[in-house]
Amino acid sequence: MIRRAQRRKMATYPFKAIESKWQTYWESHKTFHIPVEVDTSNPKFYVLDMFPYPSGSGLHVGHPEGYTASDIVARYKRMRGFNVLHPIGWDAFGLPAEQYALRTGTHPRITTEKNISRFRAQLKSLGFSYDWDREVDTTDPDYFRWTQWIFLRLFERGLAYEAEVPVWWCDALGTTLANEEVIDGKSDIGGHPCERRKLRQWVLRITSYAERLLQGLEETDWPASTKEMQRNWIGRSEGAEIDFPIQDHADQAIRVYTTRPDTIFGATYMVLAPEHSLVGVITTPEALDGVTAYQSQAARKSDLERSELQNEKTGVFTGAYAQNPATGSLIPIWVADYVLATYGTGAIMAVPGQDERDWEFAEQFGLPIRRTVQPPEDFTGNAFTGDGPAINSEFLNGFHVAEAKSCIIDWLESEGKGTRKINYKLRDWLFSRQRYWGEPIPIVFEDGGAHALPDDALPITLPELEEFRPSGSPEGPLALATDWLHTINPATGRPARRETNTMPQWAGSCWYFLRYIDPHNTDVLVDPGLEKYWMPVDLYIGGAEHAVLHLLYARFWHMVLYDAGIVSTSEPFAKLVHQGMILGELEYTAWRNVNTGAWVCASKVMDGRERDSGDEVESVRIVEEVAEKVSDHFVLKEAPDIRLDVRAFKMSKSRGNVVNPDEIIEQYGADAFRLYELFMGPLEQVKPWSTRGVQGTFRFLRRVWMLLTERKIDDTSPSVEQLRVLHKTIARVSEDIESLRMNTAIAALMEFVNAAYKWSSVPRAIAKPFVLLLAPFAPHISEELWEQLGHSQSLAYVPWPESQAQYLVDEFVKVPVQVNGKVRATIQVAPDADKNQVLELAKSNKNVQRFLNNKPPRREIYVPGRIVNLVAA
RNA sequence: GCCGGAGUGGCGGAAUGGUAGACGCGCAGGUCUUAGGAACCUGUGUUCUUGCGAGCGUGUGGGUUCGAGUCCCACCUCCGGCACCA
Repeated sequence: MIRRAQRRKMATYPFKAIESKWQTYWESHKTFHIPVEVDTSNPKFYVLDMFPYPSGSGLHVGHPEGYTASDIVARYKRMRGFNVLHPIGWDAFGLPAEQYALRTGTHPRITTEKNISRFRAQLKSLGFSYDWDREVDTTDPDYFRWTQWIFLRLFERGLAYEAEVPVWWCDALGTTLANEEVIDGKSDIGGHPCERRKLRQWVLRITSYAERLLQGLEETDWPASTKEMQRNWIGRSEGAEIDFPIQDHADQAIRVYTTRPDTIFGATYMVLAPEHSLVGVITTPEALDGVTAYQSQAARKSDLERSELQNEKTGVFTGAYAQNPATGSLIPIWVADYVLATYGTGAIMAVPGQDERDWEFAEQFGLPIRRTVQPPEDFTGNAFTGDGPAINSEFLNGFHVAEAKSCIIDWLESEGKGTRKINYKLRDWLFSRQRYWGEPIPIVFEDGGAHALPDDALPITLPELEEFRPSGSPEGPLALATDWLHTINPATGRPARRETNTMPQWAGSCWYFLRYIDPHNTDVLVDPGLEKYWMPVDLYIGGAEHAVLHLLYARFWHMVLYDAGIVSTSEPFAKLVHQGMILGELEYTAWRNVNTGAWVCASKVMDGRERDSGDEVESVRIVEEVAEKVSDHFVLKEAPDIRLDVRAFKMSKSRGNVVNPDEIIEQYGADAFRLYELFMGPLEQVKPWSTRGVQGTFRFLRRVWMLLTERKIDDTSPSVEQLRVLHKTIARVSEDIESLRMNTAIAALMEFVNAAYKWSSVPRAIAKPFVLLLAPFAPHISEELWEQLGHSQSLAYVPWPESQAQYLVDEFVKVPVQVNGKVRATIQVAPDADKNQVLELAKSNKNVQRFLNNKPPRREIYVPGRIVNLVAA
């Protein structure tokens, strides 16, 4: 059955033959290759996709959404005369290939190559106009040579250092993981349990770029939400560091960081993080047992476990006291894990009156509370964190928060008790991984010291291994490659031991966009002249899941390269757009009581149970036809009091709602698929997939095909009306592509075809520009039609049609006539008609007169060509 | 809790403060056909009306305006991110 339908599709619109023909043509003619030595007097456009990790499961329909959008822009800009750089490559290091190697003994390189071939074939089957001669692969030694080279630049600038860092260690994976790779105490990949261990690690000093990473956002055209996420991640705050002298320890003070120095008169106790170095110094003998027990208990908890139990704050008194530098009074020093060792100084002055966490702690342990900001009269809460006049604060009394802050900081500074201080939440970047399938870090150890290898020793390639099992020690699998491990330090000529850590997957993606510019250069990372021409990336399209990490790390490396004089811009990505996630098809779900078999209203289902009876319920996927909408929700037609859940879910293997692009292309062709991916809705929006929707764009292409092949193309000169339709379409499509509104651009193309179907024939002078407009969206069918219209060359570089203003205005327009804001008639006038004539015509309409009660209106409004509004007397 | 974004037909969505629902899916009727799950044409927010036309309608309640999906205020719901960062 399906085959018969397919044959019919093929017969009327032979997309398979067309698509393979043109893919072959582009490949053999290198249509989209742009030479390294390019004519730099032309304007350039660099349109970049976030390169994929070539996973074993191939592309899903979410990938091609962003890729299609960028491809449309690339093809459009080429036709606009730009030199277009539109490359692709592979972010191919990573854990899955290594884990596969563990299970099967297959070398990660084999797996990676296989996956890349699959991805490459899939991307080619979609007809993307990448310059395949610029493909990069992060696992290629010719590529990671330069990743290592950048690491050496970081090292020599003091931005890469070793530290003993408490890190997440995952026994199952045999490696450490970054904070962001551990979710709820389990590894992001695989879901294995993880624990904290202190290990020697390479760390990148991203924090010294915190301020610039923050400031640089101002000059980028990025989604506001992404900038905001980066700002929050960097987490700049302004405040003060203040020293609190410790009783009986005259030589020691507790330094705290606070953003509210104005509340210091309300600091009634202090808290040290359990890991704080002074805990052991100040704790009194009587308190020692309790404090030690508390410390070891806290060490076993993860950050999450600490914060999960927010409501039950824990802590223990050290027996020691500090002196409040403002009031001079003695206040107790506690240890509590609600204070983080890793932020600020690891110690706080606790001001329960103005801080909810401190209030909670103070209440729990009976510590004094002293308000220093007057809350408003109607304030009913506990701690008051808003603005108000200072109270109980001696010389600060009466000042509002901002004033009080600067006043107290001036005082602290003049007394030598504190200083103004800016703090960031951003931490340095843990850069070590105890894995095999990553870039080796180009460092050797001799006499316990780390030494950079010289540039000419690069690339440091991975040794061949038979075993990929983690060594079980924090050293990782490379420690097992003894021949590789023991080497000579070229600087001294003496035996040395290689670094066995490798780089995290983020490393290769921090700079790949630079290598595309000059991919085969063996002398430098990128030729400076070419870099200056092509950078920055004009349009970067990729998922919002990279809003913080990849985009922050890449910006950091780029700023370092900028400081080192290697690149010419400090920000790499001028404009950034995130494609929205594509969900599975809309699902209609009914709920049924497992025990009784009766339907259960969705509003009564709680956590898999019926709310009233507590019985277990099961979900039943039902077809759309048996559902019905009643006011704002869906119910079963046969039982209107049974509400349904209707929504689309994220595609996942376990849910079984994954759509495979290969199957869609097989059935409808790449052009129809590309068109549907963007016709669904705005690029940046989350939207559900609908295979039936693909039929719509397929039908459209078939109509195009029949319009321009079966119907007669003739050489008559086009009518003014036909020219109007064409030029309006040109204007709409051009504007929509410029602003990435691909869905409405496609709608405009559809409207053109609908209009053209009403014509008896299509003049060649109309057909040609239309095919060019269609080309960025549906390149295969467009090339074929272009050839049939009598051209022997690809249309890829044919100039984009220009819209002519004279055809953008109609001779007559229909203008609605409102009375009191409601449409009562429509009149037909010339767009530039005289205002009074239009108003007279409007008022002469019978229906209008009826609603004006046959009296002259009190007010008359005419927006030329748009609307008449008459206000009745 | 905090910070973003979004709520429009049966569904995806469109709309410089100016006729709400373009375009597509679905549905209904028709044409052609041995056939239709193909193609083409017509219709399709909802209620009343034979028709002309009229009432209602963009999450809820207010407001600004000749005119509000669009601007302002308050609230509700959903999605995404962050979450003891002092």
